[in-house]
Amino acid sequence: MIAEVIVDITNEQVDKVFDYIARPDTVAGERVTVPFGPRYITGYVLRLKETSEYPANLLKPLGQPKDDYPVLLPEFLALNDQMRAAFHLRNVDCMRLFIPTQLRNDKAKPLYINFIRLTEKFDDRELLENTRKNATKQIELIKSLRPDTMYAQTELNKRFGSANVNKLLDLGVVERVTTLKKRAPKVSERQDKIVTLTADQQRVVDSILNNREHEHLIFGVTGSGKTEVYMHIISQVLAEGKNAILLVPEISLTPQVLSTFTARFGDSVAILHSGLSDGERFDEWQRIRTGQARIVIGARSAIFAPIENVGAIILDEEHDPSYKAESNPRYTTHTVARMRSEYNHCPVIYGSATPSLDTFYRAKRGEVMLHLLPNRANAKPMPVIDIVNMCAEMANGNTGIFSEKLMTELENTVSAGNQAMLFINRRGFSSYMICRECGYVAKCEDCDVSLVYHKEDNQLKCHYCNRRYKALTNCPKCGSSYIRMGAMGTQKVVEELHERFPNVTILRMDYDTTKNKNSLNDLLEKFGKTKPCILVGTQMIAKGHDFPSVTLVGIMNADMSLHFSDFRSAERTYQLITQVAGRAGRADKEGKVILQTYTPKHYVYRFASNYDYLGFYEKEINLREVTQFPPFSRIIRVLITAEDKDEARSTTARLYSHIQDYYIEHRDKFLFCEAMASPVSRIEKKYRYQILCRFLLDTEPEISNFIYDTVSQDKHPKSLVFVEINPSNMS
DNA sequence: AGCACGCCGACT
DNA sequence: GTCGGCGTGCTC
Repeated sequence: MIAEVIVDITNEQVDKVFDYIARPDTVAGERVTVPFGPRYITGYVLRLKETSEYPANLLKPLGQPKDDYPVLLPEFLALNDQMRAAFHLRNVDCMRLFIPTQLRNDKAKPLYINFIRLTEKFDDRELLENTRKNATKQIELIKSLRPDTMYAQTELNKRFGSANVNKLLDLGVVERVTTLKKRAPKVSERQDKIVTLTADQQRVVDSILNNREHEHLIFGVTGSGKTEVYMHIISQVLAEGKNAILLVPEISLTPQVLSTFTARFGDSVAILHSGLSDGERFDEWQRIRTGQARIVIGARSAIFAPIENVGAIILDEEHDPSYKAESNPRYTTHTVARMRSEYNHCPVIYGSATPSLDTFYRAKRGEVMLHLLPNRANAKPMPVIDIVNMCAEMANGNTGIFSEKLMTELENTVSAGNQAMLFINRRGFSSYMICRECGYVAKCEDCDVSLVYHKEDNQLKCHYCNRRYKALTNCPKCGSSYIRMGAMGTQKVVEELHERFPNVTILRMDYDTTKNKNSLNDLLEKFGKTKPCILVGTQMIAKGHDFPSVTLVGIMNADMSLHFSDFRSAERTYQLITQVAGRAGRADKEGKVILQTYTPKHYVYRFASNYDYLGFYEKEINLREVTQFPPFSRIIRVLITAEDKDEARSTTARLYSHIQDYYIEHRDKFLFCEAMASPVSRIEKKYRYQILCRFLLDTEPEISNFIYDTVSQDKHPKSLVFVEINPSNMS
């Protein structure tokens, strides 16, 4: 027998199948040592076959397997082929997505962990005899321990000091139990609180369970109880002996969300997210692989959970950009989910209050079944969104960053002892030019995207066609000279708030203040306890967190993401507003939203303030169709980076000349094709150039295949070249 | 990715 | 004369 092997080396030249003489016990999916040239390396057995094309006398024998089980499920061997075709990935990159790094690095040793518990004979008398009266920490420690309960020693060491723990061990008050490391015993008791579904929810559950071989979109307003629907579907699937995968955006993996699921499903839940250490991740991976865990909850990469017999795959907050892997290996989670669902004959379920245009468009075309949850479970109305025209504020002499209205509402909120959140849009920090008098924003005449100001050459540029314009000194619409760059940071807002509310706690939450692993949770905890309080933050405050005392949400600069030069900017802005607004007035208190903008008449605000997704969708999809942007076309970006400027330029020129030959021959199929410097021309010492193409879908996949082939055939040793499809981050 | 093979400069 | 620089090319 011959074994087809993928070698664990990241290089274009060895990204192919190598044939080896199989051992009699070789199985597909095993990780194996193979002789490769003059040395031994790791490989993965893709499949077995009878004969090889390769000269028999040159074939080498397969080495020993590295594990006592095949690390790749049969499903993943199939998925490898599909993903390679769909995303042009290399074999190795797929393999590395499928198995935890811990395994790859051969660091997957079983880990032992020490637990501490009270000894059986222990009673209070002994405590008094054996510990000194002033050993307060030790007494405190003993008092905190309940009988017949195990506590992780590292935890106790942290809380009471290892010296005290050791002392009690010596005294025989407590004893140490060493176990093979599994997850720390879960605290949550399983409480099968069966929630009765509303008629709407029940209808959705039934419809999905009756149409298993379909994709489904649950379009439900904020608070309509999508989670409850997910849980019922998962329960049913589990009862049938199948397993389930639930994906959520990284930021939504808060303890709150997790406890909801562990409370319902107990130990059969496994969690995969970036906060886990390699060791923890590996443990969870093993629990899933061995069938101890039957529900996988995790961020994007959890779609690769090693679980068989999948009965449902759910993508919550389907519109979230984090479902698209933007750095190599690049893939779209929706597509992978679809591949896995086809293999398992199970439904894929997308859920969102603001579905992505792509998914809703597919639903409208009947490719995805659409389910509506139009009512909030608690029957409370959504908070009122008040649009404040910042140009009018200007005209009235208020040149600050807070409108009169927002100040008044902030004062009311604070004096009522409630909380406020101020949302600052960080995107679009690469500034656009805006007229503060009339709200005019410079746009490209050819592309319908906002121009971006480039300080270095004092020009406005279109990031889609590279057309250049002179920087504005006066507004072409109203003649005003109040032209400025849009940019506002959390720090500035916090400073001004401190001046105006010297006695109120003001917290700041952005990338800088949440860099550390625990600082995010600390901040949230502090905010939860402090009243009154104002929380100023970026994207992060928009999602997931429930704070019942928040009665006011301010959106400081809604325009920022709107004028970002991205064809999805309106879509993003709509989603963001809806999400942020959902933070106001969760429990028994009425909420209010103040939205500050320089372009109050923009259709995004009109639809968002009425929570009219359907209206927004119709408007936006028409625009995309007329302007021929996705989903009616495809954009491909080839990004070329190199430390040496000439190197980057020459690689770009070489690639572009190949693509241009094709372009000239097939000009009718292209909407656009040009090479240019990247919007951010230098990142981390590397110069960046790009080739942008846009073309209609009926030419697919020829054009994208041609571009992928061109890039992989060209030798560009000192440049890095990436191909991106419909990129959303164009920096 | 590694490692060998291979063809030109300064060293005991 | 040889040690060693890293360009080029191959790995079932």
